[in-house]
Amino acid sequence: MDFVNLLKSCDLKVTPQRLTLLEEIYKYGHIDIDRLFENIKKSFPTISLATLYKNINAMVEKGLLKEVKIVGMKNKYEITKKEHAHAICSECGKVEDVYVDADTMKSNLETETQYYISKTDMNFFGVCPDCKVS
Amino acid sequence: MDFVNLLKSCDLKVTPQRLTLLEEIYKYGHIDIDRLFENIKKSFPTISLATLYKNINAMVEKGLLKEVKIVGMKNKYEITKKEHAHAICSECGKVEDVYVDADTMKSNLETETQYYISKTDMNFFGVCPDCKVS
DNA sequence: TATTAATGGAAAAAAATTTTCCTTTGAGAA
DNA sequence: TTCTCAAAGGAAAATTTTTTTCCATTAATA
Repeated sequence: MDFVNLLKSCDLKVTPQRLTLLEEIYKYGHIDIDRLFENIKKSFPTISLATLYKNINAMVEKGLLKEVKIVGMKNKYEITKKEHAHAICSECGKVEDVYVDADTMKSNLETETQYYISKTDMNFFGVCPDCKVS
Repeated sequence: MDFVNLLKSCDLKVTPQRLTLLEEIYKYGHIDIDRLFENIKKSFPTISLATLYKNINAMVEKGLLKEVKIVGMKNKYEITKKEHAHAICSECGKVEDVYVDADTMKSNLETETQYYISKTDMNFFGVCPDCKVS
């Protein structure tokens, strides 16, 4: 992943802290502020939570990151990619990207409600294959 | 709506504050803590935010209320009812309940991912009929 | 390499939520 | 109906979360 150019394309300066932040988010897929802070401190012991918040907010504003809100969890962040849904395991807490076809549902809804729908946000809660067996 | 028995069935004492809280949530459909606080203060000028939080948390725990998380908004609360999705107007901020058929999507997902899906959470963002015209 | 605007970091401030502690009240028992 | 007591309300304080401020540092470019 070319985070350097990702930042540049968003008019955000490329700093080591920001690169590490993006690498961590990328590595975890979805991560919350606290874990992000713990992990980045390994590389930058003096980084402050304020810096994290400032960076995350800037990146969310630029559309580089997305806030993922899941009932029962602290907000997580992910790198913006193709629209997708989330599968969340109620047992182990895992959050995974899943790709579903929402087009039919979307157009049905548009017909029924007269809304114009531009974006969806879908979470599926359940039990993942790993937790099902054990 | 019989909020008295709703509270009783959840082993929560029936108090005037709680009844007003439920009436307000019911009236608005979806409401956040701040507006709830403002509105309840009209009937109970001395009520404190702490009481609201305590009650809401208790009711969420009992399953009587549900937390509604929407990107870009403060958490809202709704009275638990049949599973449904939300249509959110990006122009006026309105949040509406909509009923979609998620069964096909759910079972496709189960087949593909081997998850067992028990619950879905779907938000559709767009422009409502009122905002489309103006 | 020099210049400048943006960033990082420490601390403080603000906002959001929870806890504590004591008084009051609702609900069942007598 | 009155009594009893656990639960709820309210004020204040404490915690937690997030944002702002201010200044030193650094990235980008000229």
